[in-house]
Amino acid sequence: MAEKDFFQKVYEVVKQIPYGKITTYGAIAKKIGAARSARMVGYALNASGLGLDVPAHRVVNRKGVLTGKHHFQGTNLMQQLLENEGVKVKNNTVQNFDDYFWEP
DNA sequence: TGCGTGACTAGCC
DNA sequence: AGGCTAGCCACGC
Repeated sequence: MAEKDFFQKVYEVVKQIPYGKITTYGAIAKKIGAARSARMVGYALNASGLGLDVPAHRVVNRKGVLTGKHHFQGTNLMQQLLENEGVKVKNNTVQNFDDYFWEP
């Protein structure tokens, strides 16, 4: 249908995140028209890891903390991916978060 | 059909 | 300043 599902909207936005950049759940939620539903954004990403090309590792919470890293394969895969893109991550938290922050 | 849960955020005590 | 509760919406059982 013309209107995409909530999850699909999240995927579309996340897929638009450029290399070496990250964003927050709230920013995505607001972009898709659900600023109060940041939770759903994370929930959608959880389902996106099934096989979609959604770089969920580029999505962090408002503090820049890798809240969802626990849901990734292994234990530090999310951090490894971010560091691989040039993003400094320490203690599950993105350093210079404001500098890497990308808004849709 | 209804309750509980969850990768969040913001406000109140 | 720090910790906790409340609000939000969709999915699972």
